[in-house]
Amino acid sequence: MPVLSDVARQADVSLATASRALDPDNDHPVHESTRARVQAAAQLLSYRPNPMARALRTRRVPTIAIVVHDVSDPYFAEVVRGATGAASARGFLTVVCNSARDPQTELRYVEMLCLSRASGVIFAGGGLEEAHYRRAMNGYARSIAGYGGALVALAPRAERWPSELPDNRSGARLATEHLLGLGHVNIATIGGPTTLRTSRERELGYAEAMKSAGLKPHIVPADFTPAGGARAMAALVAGRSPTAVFVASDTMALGVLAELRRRGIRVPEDVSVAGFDDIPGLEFIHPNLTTVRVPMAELGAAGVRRLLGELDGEPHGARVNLHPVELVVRESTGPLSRRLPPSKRVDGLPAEAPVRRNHH
Amino acid sequence: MPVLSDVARQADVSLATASRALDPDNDHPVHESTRARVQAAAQLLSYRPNPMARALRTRRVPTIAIVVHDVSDPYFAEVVRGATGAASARGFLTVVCNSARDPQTELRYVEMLCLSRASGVIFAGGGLEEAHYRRAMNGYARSIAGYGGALVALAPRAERWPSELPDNRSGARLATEHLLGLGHVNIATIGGPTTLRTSRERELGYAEAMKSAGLKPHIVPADFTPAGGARAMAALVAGRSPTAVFVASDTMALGVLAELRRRGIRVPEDVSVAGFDDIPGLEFIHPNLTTVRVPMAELGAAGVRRLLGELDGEPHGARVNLHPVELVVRESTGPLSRRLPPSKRVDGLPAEAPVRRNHH
DNA sequence: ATGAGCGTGGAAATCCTTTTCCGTGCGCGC
DNA sequence: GCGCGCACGGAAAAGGATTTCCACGCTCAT
Repeated sequence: MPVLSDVARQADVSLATASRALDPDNDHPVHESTRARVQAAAQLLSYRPNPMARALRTRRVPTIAIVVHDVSDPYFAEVVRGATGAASARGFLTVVCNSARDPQTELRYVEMLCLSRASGVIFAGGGLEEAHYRRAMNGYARSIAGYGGALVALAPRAERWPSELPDNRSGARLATEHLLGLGHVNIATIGGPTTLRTSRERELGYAEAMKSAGLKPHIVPADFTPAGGARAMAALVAGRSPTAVFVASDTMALGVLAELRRRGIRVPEDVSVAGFDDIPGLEFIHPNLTTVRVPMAELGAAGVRRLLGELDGEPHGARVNLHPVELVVRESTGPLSRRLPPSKRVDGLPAEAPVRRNHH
Repeated sequence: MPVLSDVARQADVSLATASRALDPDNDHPVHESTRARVQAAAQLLSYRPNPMARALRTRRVPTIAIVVHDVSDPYFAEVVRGATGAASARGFLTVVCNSARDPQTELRYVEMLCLSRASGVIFAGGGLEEAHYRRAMNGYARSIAGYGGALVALAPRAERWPSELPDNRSGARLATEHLLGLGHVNIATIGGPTTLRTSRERELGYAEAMKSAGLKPHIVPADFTPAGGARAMAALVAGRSPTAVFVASDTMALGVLAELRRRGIRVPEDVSVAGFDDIPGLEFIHPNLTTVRVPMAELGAAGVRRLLGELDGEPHGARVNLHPVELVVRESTGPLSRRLPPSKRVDGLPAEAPVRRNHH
């Protein structure tokens, strides 16, 4: 593989000149004819600069990292897809770090990233709430800023970092209002882990909508997994069974739907279910889930654009960009129907004609 | 941040000695007391070697790449999860490259990896069949081997690389035999893209089982996406509708199930469906899919272990390790039942009692 | 007693690019 | 005509670890 000195020799210039001629945003003047000669030489030898040598000098490697809670979660998978696409289009490689929601693991990753001088780190998931974690993370953040790297958050965090966030609160309000509009009054929400700000924002949107309608919110926390969603739904059914549920993530909604089917409770005839995120593949499950579309891939792409912007001198600091979300109504939500409570319902009995009590 | 020379000064030795004392597999002798002194100094200063400087010298960076067709596909997401876990446990970062099944994109990624001297590349998906792609890829492979990197394949390819593969053929045979055992004779398969060797292996297993039972195979190709599966199923129903379908991937099976439901064809009463892979979340869809479990995460982990093995002197060359797969029977397959053909069936009519014609 | 051999550790080269610092030659103003 | 500044290009340092070569001192064999 040719190195810069080969190019310099071929073009009959010094290393310095060769380097300058090849670097478009070097401000040192180089005569046009010389530049052309060098470029021709580079072309001829099909020279490609060695990223490691360059990294050693510029103090950072052209890779950006994205840390997620779980790559297997379709939400994060989509974000990663968006981010890798945008990064590779700009000549950056993307390393993905799977924290498995464990503070230790996440910290270990960030340390490795710090050490290897990644250009930036994108946090796709929310921050964990733990004193040690918070302190250590702040240290790494300073250290990354120290060598000219940048950080971006794609989910709300305590740390004031540049952020590209989905409009969780509006989305939750939208979904809840949709349920209210269908005549439901007994609406519960299955939220995410209480330690995550994302959960809190979505709960807040739900609570706002309920309050506006003069209704009492009913929040049951879960953990953003299908199994967690199923458990929460089971608890809900065991108690004062709601006629509609706003589930704070589609991943959980999958479990909710499965649990309801297991119990012979029909969706949407007996209970309406609305999700959040619009993960891919929803059109292939039954019933097609009504949900709030979050532009996941776009969020990932926006994250790398923002990161690259911060990197070369457009530092907008802690500014947060809110990405709009959108309600997409499918089959899992329907008008409130007067019916027997599920526990007393005779299996297979068709639901009575729905009664419309539109609140809008 | 402390550098090696700080440690050397602290321990009062030269750089060379410091480096040697800190590197456990350096064969140059260092007196035990000196080594202890250096290690103490490193500890004291909490010294961490700079990966970039090290990479410049050793000609490769401690990151391994994994190229997948689509991170959002649960199959690949799982493989990535397994690989990142194993890699980070050994101090390696993992970059993921999303080829989107495009030869150009994949080639561009591999070139970047080559240039940045990644320690190794794991190909999670099969190779594309295209003259230019094949030729270019071979060039990169040689170049990677040239600087001491390694390659590993996690899906069958034309290139003879070290491989960790799922036992596709046995799996397909298992699934088909399960269907035969339930009394089905009119069994079709929905395969993957014909250009992928994975598809061909799974088709082969299916065809073998059919042949052993004296039956004629019926193969319809699709593209490993839910939409593709749905289209293929639609075509199947339009033709000589089978009573059982072996779908060569769970991702496609999702689409198949959706299409059958759309048409009011019940699973498994009217048609049995078996998938392949056992992607996570199957227990939350209805009906729970009978499938062949591929140890996806383990495959990813085995890939990095193999890669690391090849890297430091356990080169087993092109040896292929086959990972066993396992049939997991759930709800989507059932015994053949005499029934009206779906098109003439009256909706809601319960199926007749199943007739057992076990072939085993 | 001397040279071979071994255990130990240091100096310096190497990996390759970027960037600082300096020098040359030319044009222009006074 | 002299000096000043500017445009251009080169030499060399820097970045931080690894590794090659060499040297030193000691033991053991001849």
